[in-house]
Amino acid sequence: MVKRTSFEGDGCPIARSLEVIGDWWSLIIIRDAMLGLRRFGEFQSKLGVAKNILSARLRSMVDHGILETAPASDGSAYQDYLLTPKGRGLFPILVALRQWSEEFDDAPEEIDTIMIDRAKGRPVKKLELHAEDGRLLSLADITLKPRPAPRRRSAG
Amino acid sequence: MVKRTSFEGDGCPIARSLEVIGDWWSLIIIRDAMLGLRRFGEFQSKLGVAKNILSARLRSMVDHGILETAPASDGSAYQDYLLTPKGRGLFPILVALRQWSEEFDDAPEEIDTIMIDRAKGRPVKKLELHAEDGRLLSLADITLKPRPAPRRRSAG
DNA sequence: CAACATAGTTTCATTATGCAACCACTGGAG
DNA sequence: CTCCAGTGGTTGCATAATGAAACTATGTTG
Repeated sequence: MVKRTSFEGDGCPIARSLEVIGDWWSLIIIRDAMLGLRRFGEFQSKLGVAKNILSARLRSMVDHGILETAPASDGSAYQDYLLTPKGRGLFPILVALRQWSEEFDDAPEEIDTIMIDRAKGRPVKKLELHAEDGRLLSLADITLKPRPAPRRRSAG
Repeated sequence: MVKRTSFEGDGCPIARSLEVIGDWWSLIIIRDAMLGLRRFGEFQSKLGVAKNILSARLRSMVDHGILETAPASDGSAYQDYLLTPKGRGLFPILVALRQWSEEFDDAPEEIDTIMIDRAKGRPVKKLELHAEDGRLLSLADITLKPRPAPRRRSAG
């Protein structure tokens, strides 16, 4: 086979996530879904993505439980694409992508929006990774270990 | 043009990040660089990626300041690919991808590693987004606003 | 029902990716 | 220095993913 390498079945959770949302458009679509877009045409006109690509991505994300279809909120017979809890769970990934650009982009003056805390109207802090005891952790502070075998209730 | 849509010049920082590391292999390579891989052949044999693809990705990431080349640490005349601070800044993105899989993966029993706090050997907490005043924030608590014009020192 | 909008699918061209073969350079043995 | 295996690529070709536009089907408006 000469098809694109699949990360499916890989035990690495990063690879497993990228297998689902690691393509060119999915996260962009999710970003706009989080901004409130829900109709096929809204995504299509805002993003300028080809309709066949949009159709394929929406279907894939519905299949993966990231989006779900629902009767259109405007009462028409068309459908909305809404984020599921699994889809909303992508929020930290989008925040991390945003903050990386904010911190390291070569042309930060081209960034046109900032993310603010709705209640106070102030910029948010950087995402933080903490230990169970609350210590702030960075790359050097973590390591990987094999996943412990899950406890079995019965089947002994 | 029929080439792949570029997000270059887009003002959205998420799109800007994806423009750089949103392809099929970059984040996987970065993941392994964070695990300590540094030589072309190490990436090639561990990932099984085609050498032309690996070559193109490494070059792109060096061009973007995510990786840098250095004389090989083993004294040979070959070179190492090392993470720059900008590259290490991708760490939260990888953590977010990992945690999304850990929380929502349809087959979590296939995940083979967990990330632990090196000091205590305990799993880390979920990434958290906080307001300036420390409140924990979720998707519903944030909004976007136009980036304020940067202050000018002179040129008046 | 006519006319138009929405939400796709199909077709075809182009780009990206994958694999294999090839090439250049390194480092060691003789 | 020559021979040769290993490293680090590049090149060429096949296939898969993507993009633009045309086409289809259904919904909506009047």
